[in-house]
Amino acid sequence: MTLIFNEREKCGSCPIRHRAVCARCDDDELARLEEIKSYKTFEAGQPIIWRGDELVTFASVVTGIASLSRTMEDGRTQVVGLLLPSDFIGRPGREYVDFDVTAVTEVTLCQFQRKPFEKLVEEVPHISQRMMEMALDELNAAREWMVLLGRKTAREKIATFLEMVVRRSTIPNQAVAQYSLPLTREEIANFLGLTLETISRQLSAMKKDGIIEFEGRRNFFIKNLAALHEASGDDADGGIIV
Amino acid sequence: MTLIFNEREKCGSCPIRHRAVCARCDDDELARLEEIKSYKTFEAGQPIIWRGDELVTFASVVTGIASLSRTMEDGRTQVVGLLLPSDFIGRPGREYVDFDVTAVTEVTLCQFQRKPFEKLVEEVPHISQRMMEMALDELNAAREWMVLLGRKTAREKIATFLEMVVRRSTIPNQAVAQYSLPLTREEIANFLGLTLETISRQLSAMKKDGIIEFEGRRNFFIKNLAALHEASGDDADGGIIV
DNA sequence: CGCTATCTTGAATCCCTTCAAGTCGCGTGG
DNA sequence: CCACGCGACTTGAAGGGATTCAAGATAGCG
Repeated sequence: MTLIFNEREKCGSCPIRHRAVCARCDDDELARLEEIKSYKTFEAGQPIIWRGDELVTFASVVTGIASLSRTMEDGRTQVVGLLLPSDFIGRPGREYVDFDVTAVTEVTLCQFQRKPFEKLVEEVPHISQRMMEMALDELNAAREWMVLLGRKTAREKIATFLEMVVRRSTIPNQAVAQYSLPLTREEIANFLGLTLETISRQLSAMKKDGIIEFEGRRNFFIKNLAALHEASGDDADGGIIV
Repeated sequence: MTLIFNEREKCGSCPIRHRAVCARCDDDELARLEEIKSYKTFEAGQPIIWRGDELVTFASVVTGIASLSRTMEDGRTQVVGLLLPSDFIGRPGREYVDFDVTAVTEVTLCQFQRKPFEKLVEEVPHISQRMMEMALDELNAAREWMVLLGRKTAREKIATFLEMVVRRSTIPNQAVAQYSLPLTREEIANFLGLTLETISRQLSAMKKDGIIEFEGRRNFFIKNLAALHEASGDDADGGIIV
């Protein structure tokens, strides 16, 4: 189910048209973006940009999932964010890339060359406004995640992660909702600041407790949503918004 | 050494004039800010805004240090950021406050009423540009901190924190540089995702290892900067930028 | 159908926390 | 100016949650 994007695909029919950096643009502004954009696809597992690379392109994720991470010299890795469709890659004003970006699934990007894009950011308030809004949303999400990393137990971390998967899932409310883990156990571990064995053990424990049920390694059902939320450590209506 | 700020203190002589949200403003734009600003001082320990509060004012920290934190229902708290002079408080576009803001030392704020400030953000690109820049800087800092919280050991966390204190210290390079911890052991613990006992033990260990030396409870010297950096787990030139 | 990466489970270990008992430094008041 | 008192800090010992190391199971691919 690889989607094909032509170089001059019209923005009007773009799946992320109303959530990406271009969300507030009018037709004229879209036309200017169309002039400088190009699509590029990465296979699952492929690096997209690496820390220290010179920052030559910005991009929006159109389809697929990418991870933003940092690896220490001795190999310890922390995932600091997941990039979903409509999320932005790159930081205007920086010369170099700060974190590694890796394709988790197959990923299609809508890329912009740096210079012309920065020019647009300066000239088109609808773009800079939307970028600021997105940056502030991500800042909030990062801070919520800091609470998880610094203070939550393994079980709370995993429950929070599962809730996030459920909340972000685009699947509409069905009679029996089935969800799919977007990451391997190891990737989840690197996102939650744990080891893959701990992820596996805690998922088994939650299965034994009747909170979730697995069908294969990736697909799962929520058997007890209240218990899942209870286990997340978040209060009634808070939680990760991302 | 309490500084007195008059209600109509001129921005031109403001200590954070060139780093705060107003950094890029010209004289006309400053004049518009001066119309809607007012100073307010909080004593050490006092809450400034609370999670869930209606967001009625934005502010820049002029002097002092404030903390941004979240406390879970059972009392576990995580500090997600320190607010130093020139840092901004509040999030345009939100109705409610997301994190607790507390005065760590005596704090002076330059406050703006919400509506008129949001209007200025829309109309003055110099403000929105600077705000985006600051938001992106903070996002980067938050992500670096996520690596610390998720993957570093207690010793690495504390070494990184001490390096941050040194880096942010406004003290010019002196023959023998003395620094001061801006936080209590408990506050440091809540910032690093540890307990206050662990902070105390690790500081003692680093003292025994000849890396640092204390004079009283807050003041310290770096005896071996290379060893401190070595202990931080960061590679040569990376680290927290904040 | 078989192979391999991914995952599960077990056992031992360890780092950090928890609980507890002091000690120290600093500001206040005598 | 010094003594006092309390909050902040230090240190110790025990406990526990997560990691590490290791062996096997399973799913999903070719």
